Amino acid sequence: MKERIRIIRTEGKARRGEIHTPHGVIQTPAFMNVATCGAIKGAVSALDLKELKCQVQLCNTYHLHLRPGDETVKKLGGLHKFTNWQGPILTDSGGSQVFSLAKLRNIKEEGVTFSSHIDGRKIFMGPEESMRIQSNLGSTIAMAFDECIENPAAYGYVEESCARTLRWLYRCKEELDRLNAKEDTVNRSQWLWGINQGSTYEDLRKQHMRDIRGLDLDGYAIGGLAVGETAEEMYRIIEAVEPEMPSCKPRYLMGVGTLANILEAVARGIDMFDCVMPTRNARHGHAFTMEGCRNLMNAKYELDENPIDVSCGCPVCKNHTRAYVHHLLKSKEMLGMRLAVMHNLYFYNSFMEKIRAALEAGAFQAFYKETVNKVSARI
RNA sequence: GUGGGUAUAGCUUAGUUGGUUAAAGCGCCAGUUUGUGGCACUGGAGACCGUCGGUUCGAAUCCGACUAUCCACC
Repeated sequence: MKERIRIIRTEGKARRGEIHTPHGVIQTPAFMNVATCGAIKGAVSALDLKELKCQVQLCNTYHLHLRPGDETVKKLGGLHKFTNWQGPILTDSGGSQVFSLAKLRNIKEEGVTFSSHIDGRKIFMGPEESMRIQSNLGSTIAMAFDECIENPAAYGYVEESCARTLRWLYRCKEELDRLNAKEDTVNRSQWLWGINQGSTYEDLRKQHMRDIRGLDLDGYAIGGLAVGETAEEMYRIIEAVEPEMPSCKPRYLMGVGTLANILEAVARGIDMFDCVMPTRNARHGHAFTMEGCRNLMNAKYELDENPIDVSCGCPVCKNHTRAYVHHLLKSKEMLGMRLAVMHNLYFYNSFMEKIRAALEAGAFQAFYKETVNKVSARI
């Protein structure tokens, strides 16, 4: 089995590692910054990402396929050149979007037919299409095309869906191997990560993980969590699946999550995360701090001249007051969103940095205990 | 000065032939956001319906006067 993550140190199940990709090294545990359409929402450009301690960008296959079109991105030299971000990029397979955003979907063995959320036109996407699109985008890591099921789900349906997602995975691997061998492919060393499914059923989760680990992929994700089940159920499923995950591969918990979720998942052996929470919440005025989450729209910040987070070293906290960001958000100035998004991304990325430092020092448990309740509070 | 119109929540307005706690949007106050349809969603507070008098069992609604404001004309 080829090694795709170098583990530097462990504490219990928690891992401090390095993933060496063709586009650079990812220090783990890591948070991936969501740039759905090739840009982080909130007017944040690739030029800002280094300053925000961003390591990996996550772009969406579904959105970029619809607009500007993956063929267009390929003509422009792939996502790295197009967005001018030279670090690692992970593309989501479109599986989740097809199932959550697109209307009138119809799932068959070949793939899924659905209508575009932009203009309603009918689109077909299956494993081969998803791989072709991701290959055109030229991301560092391509995710397998899967079915993401909302919880709770009926056992029989989950069983059937897992079997289909597994058959789709074989087709993904075959198609990506073929594409990586082609001369005119944007990124000929594109990685493929598989996705574990099985809803909240431990036996289906474990069996599915055993099925996909045999393919010796470049990484493994746990999908279909944080989609309706409780946090406790999510932790239980991670605990059940983790022993079946190869230790020499990156482990990615898709779509998660809150700061507490991330701490709990790191403690259970997860290396990578992505979530819309720092960006979406910022657009609605919520800022994360080491004391808890603040709603900057609240009237109490009108005359507050403190930085968003007094202990934060981000460009926003170093230069602007809560009162100013409050005013910009209330006035719906674009800069308000931008500043809030920049702060939240820096906060998430530096939170991960703190987790890594704690792991290196053998002090993760202590960090967890002193942080988990504080950062979850609302203030 | 004459004729006509309009006065309902902070703002813009809806209120059917007079009939229970007067409605909506924006704004305000708060909450929710977990592999992101870019500014969303869910709540809440807030009006003695311009003033005074009359008709009526009952008036935002009908009548009168007054006040404010708009339009036209002199």
